[in-house]
Amino acid sequence: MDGTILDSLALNDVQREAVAYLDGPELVFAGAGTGKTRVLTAKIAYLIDRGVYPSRIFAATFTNKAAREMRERVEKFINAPAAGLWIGTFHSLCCRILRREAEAIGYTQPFSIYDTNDQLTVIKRLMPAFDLDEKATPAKYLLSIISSRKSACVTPDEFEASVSGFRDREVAKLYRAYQKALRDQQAMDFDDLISNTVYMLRQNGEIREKYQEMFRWVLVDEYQDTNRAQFCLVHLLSMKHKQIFAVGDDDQSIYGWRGAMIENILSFEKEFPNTKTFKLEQNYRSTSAILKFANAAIKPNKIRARKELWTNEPPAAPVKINRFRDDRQESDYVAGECGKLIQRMPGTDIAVLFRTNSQSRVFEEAFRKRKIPYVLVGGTSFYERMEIKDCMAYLRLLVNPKDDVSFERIMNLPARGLGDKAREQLASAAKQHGLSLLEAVMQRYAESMPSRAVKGFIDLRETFELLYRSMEEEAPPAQILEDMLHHTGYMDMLTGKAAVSEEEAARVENVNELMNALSAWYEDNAGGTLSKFLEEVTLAGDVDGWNREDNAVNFMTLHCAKGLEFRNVFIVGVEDGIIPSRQNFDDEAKIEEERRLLYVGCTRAMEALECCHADQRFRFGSIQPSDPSRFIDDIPQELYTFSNSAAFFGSPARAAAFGKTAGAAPSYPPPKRPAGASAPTRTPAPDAPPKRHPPPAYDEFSQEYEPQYRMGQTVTHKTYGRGKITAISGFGPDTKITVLFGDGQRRKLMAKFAKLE
DNA sequence: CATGAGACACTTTTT
DNA sequence: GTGTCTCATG
Repeated sequence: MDGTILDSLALNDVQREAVAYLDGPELVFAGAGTGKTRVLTAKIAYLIDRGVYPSRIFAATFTNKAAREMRERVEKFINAPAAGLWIGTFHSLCCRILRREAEAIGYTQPFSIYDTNDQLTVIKRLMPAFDLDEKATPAKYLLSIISSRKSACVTPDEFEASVSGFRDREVAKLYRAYQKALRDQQAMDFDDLISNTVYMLRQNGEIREKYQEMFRWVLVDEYQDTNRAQFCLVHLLSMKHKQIFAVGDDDQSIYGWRGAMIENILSFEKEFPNTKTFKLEQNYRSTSAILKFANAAIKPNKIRARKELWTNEPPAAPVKINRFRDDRQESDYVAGECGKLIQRMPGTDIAVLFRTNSQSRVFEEAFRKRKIPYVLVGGTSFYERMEIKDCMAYLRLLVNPKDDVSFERIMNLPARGLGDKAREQLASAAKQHGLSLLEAVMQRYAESMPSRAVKGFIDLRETFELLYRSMEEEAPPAQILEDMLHHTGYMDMLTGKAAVSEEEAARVENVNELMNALSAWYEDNAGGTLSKFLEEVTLAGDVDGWNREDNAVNFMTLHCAKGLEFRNVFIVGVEDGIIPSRQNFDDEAKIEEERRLLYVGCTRAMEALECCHADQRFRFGSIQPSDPSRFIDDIPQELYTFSNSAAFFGSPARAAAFGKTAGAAPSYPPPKRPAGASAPTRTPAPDAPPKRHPPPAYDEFSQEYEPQYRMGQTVTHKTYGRGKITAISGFGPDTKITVLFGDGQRRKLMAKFAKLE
């Protein structure tokens, strides 16, 4: 009986042992590609099969995507819906607990969740009162201190007690004021979701008892990325049954900058007595050439548990390191290679990984030029667009009238004649009566003021009265949003302009899309509330909306790529100052994290891996010289082949500088280091497929939508006249071009509508 | 008070 | 090159 489900899970020996172990705390070191997710999901399935109620299992991940995938896989294993299973991100699970117990910690039911922007708004408002000047101490910097304290579960009092300098004490006071402001506004930021749960469990014995009893099993994914607060949480929750199961890989800890403590995984055995530890070291993902390269890349790190991945796979193609003259040539090369690759495999199997989002730009241009489809994962997401945030602010305010941040955002949107002065007057009236800004408006405290703004405040109040009525009648959320857009005149504001620019057209489209998303969500989530929708949207990461598109190459940051795999991977910009980032030069621990980041990138590759670097690149608005990453120095040369394109396509002057002519590239590593004789290989790829016709679907596409624009081109628009193209973004039907017209106006246009000549 | 132009600073990664 | 903030103008 016992063995049946274990047999059906297709596990190797170590995996199987790890899944079947049930006698207390358990830590599984699971290297990249060793079946970490499989073990975690198998464990859950096994527990359920053994009779543990799904509702008594608490399984925390770091992304919604991982949680969703895991749930699906569990359900497949047990062949039934895992109803009641507590699986989700730390943030969403804590949110769920806090929503249930809100009163216990003095929050009324629907609290708002503040994202980073909201946090900054709050801090900027508070700063003047503490004599903090944005120029001397940027709000961003203050927020980072506060956030790091919060993610370590250090209260304002504890923080103040621990610092000595005058400025630090001011920061501590600001931290306290910030927490009070959030509370007044019935809001929590991301850090609060975790830390407030911890504080609540610590302080309230009854609630603690309840959840400790309830969660017989606590499982944690990516344990190496947990911060102090998350550690405290799972420690508390598992204290009663002592059945905690953590999987992770210290070599993939890449979130130290937001509080993750690699020590958590390295000291797990100390924190949880009688821990049984397993190590998964057989890699099923990559060829042995890739794995050896990755192992060598991570080896110099000192802070790590000892392990070495191995594989039964043959070496296959060697890893390549490519040197280029500049970022243009780098992107051109990658685009060309991807062009060849997508003729024999779907674009989804290919990824271009970079350290910073800003690196994507050149690649977008290169791919567009060659008409190779791509998807950019991450970047500015739909919900970060201005018009969407405006709509969301209205909705948030309807759910939580104390949400002053949202109020300030929409107070004068569309223009109601309410400016800074009106806001200040309102704020003091609200303060006097102990009300939030919206509450003060609704109770007409703003209407007796001797001010021109009164009209605006009346308008605002009437708008919200109407919306509240819709709420009471339990109109579907999409309807409420539509009412809002109509009553406030927000939609008119978007469409009403005399000359509707294409940018504004896109905004209208986005707002409509939000409405669709809202009603679709409402259909999928019977009985869902507006507040729940807002929560899901706020807690969704940018990978979450990503669907692999059949024929598009994936662009993403190295951070985004964690947990994913691709047959072909290009890591670009492997240069000092990028990987490792210049900002981390001074700190060895941070350098190690950068090295892990490179390691994460390398271990995404299944069949082929290429790392690229360029001698110079366009950064910071100018061309800057760049050296290959120091991490490359650590990798023995026999583990890769080197190709130097800088010398082949470089200027004659540059070629002369290396004392070489085309065909005989300089030795590698390049001049700054002692020459190690290597035999550079050109990138010919004898195994490359014969060139076939270009991807057909895309050609049609481009003919229809993309009449070949290039930077600097002079174009003529029906109404705006002649102008020069200054920027191109997007792709295919989404192509947008920015044109500087004769009247000095810069306009962003959708290429498919613009009809330019 | 709204609007626009221009200065300004900032680019590391994100739940 | 880009988004944000400030200041002058209507």
